[in-house]
Amino acid sequence: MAKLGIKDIAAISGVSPATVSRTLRNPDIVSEETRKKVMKAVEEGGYTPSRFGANLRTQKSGNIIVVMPDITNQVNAGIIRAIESEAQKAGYSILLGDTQGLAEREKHYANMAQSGQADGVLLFTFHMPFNLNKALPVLKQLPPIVNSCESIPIEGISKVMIDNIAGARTAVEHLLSLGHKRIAAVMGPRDTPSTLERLKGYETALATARIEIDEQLIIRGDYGLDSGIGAMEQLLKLRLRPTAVFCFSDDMAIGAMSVLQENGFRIPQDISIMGFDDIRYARLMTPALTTIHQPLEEIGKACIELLLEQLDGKSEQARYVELPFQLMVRQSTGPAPL
Amino acid sequence: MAKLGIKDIAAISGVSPATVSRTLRNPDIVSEETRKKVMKAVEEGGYTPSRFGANLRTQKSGNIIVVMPDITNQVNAGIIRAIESEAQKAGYSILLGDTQGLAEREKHYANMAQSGQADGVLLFTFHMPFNLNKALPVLKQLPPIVNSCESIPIEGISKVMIDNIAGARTAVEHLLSLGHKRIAAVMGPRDTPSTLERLKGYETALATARIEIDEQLIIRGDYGLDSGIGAMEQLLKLRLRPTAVFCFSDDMAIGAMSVLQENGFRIPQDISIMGFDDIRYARLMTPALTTIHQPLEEIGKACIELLLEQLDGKSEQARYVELPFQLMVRQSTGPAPL
DNA sequence: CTGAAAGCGCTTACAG
DNA sequence: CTGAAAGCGCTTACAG
Repeated sequence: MAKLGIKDIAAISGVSPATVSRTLRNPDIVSEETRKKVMKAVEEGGYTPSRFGANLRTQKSGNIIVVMPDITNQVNAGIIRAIESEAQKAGYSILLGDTQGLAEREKHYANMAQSGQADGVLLFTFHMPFNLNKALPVLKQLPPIVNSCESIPIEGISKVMIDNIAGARTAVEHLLSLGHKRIAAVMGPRDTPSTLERLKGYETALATARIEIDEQLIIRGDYGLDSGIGAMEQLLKLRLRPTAVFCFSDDMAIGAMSVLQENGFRIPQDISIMGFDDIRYARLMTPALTTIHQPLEEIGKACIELLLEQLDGKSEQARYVELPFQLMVRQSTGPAPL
Repeated sequence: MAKLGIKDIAAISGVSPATVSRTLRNPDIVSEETRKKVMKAVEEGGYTPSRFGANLRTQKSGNIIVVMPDITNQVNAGIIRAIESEAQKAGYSILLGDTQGLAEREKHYANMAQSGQADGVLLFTFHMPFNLNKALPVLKQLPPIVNSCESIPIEGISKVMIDNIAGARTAVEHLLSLGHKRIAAVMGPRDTPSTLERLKGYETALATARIEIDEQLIIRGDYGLDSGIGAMEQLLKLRLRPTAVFCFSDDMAIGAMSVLQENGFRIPQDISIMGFDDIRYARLMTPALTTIHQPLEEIGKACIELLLEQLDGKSEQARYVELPFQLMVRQSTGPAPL
């Protein structure tokens, strides 16, 4: 027996296909008697409406594409989980777009909004994957879209962010308050807005404390564990070592901690370590990692909220949502050694 | 200017819509001259074919739904990343189905294969979300589907697994070889096949070593960090403590380690800790975590491979792929204390 | 409250 | 190598 279509259900229940459709999508406008007849046929026949027909007719896929550089990291995984959960409540499904750092993949995923594969885009990367005509307003040229985590340098796009500058500044001020003067920074990937912002926070905090920037103490990383390892090894080779290291991600901080412990340094007595993100493993490190907490679930929720507004046609203009970070003081930071 | 359709491109380039379609999907069967004309119109018009029309016509969505209990954990995240990457190469997109442990969500996602939202299903949960008629062959009643990680207790479904029994047995044998006799087990979620299999491996190893099972040393967990904490706290209260703890996941092992270190126990001198999974953080713990490595990328690749075979109609019967685990001996396990 | 009809945008078997 | 035509399975404006 072949799969049943709406016509079959219509025939079985003695109504028109239109009425079957109404019963399923808009039961209130159908008489109770009709509804019962139709639902009986639907259930007995095990009928599931095909999305192909509905999608073509309504010009909606019911999908949202999430474009991320790497779903494997705890920050992105936490955000996407919240996104998926919220999207589902609103009847949308999530398409995974892991770019693995490739621009071509970014374009590919963004294109899904052109082909109708997705109704909206959640962009966690900082390149603009759509061609914009500068003469026209940005909003009119884009599909429903929300940008988060890495800020695209374009006005007129809805964004969900935390204040990275203030977050990094808070981190460094915490270290300063403990008496540290030689504070290293382990940065994220070159040119990413989040890294540049956190670097700015670092520099601002030092400048305010009238401490000169020492370029040797600023190491390039990529937010990953291994780059934290490499950065710490590099810092340990310095004749004048830092007394504290501010890593722009928890993963790098965890990598840095492992190097220190392997080499017999005590944290925080010899060197303090500070992270950024507050992934779930941070508080379970020994010593527990001091870090800046990012509200992953709230970020995910806010992304969907802003996107749904656009999908529902309720938003006239771009919205900017800033979510609060939080300093989590734990055991990996302590007073500067004398 | 409204979005262009295939008819517009046909009109602009002076051919029929059929020829435009051929040029885009099957350029070889079109003359070079025609191809050039059409491609010019396509590029200048910025034409992207609508998936709505194509999907309805071909009865394919080009999507695969991945049903997982929690994408936030490192094991699942690693697998899904490989899946997405491989799927993309084959022209498929991934729909995220995070069940958050809810059976209703499982059904919801599985249903996507009925509605055409997805062409195939990758199932990482152990409930059968489709109704089966026992009189008919299993394969005929299911959409293209591959089951992995948690084995559904049904014959006739393609699966990608590791040998959990042997993996756990290997873990416990490693501890036995270090002289441990009081070996605790921290299990995963109740009733999950992976937990039952690993428990069996634990029991088999002990039985072979003629060590009696002590029920007090078997603690229920849920694979998560916090349950590792709770389990370790419980074990520490025992009058006769274990000298080694085999956690059925690295996350639980990490939780257990943090409890031990907080309470002044030395790992492995006082108590050895063993994990399962080999997530990326395992080797960076201090001490580095001894564990059983799961080949996440290979699991993801194998899942897509088996599913593609079904999608391409090349598979006559269910296939079973078993991938090798690997014992990673690191510093969290050592000789049993005297 | 319900039905008949049109149409969403493609692809492909058929014919030439 | 190309075109005309049919049709994939729905939804909805229109009419009654």
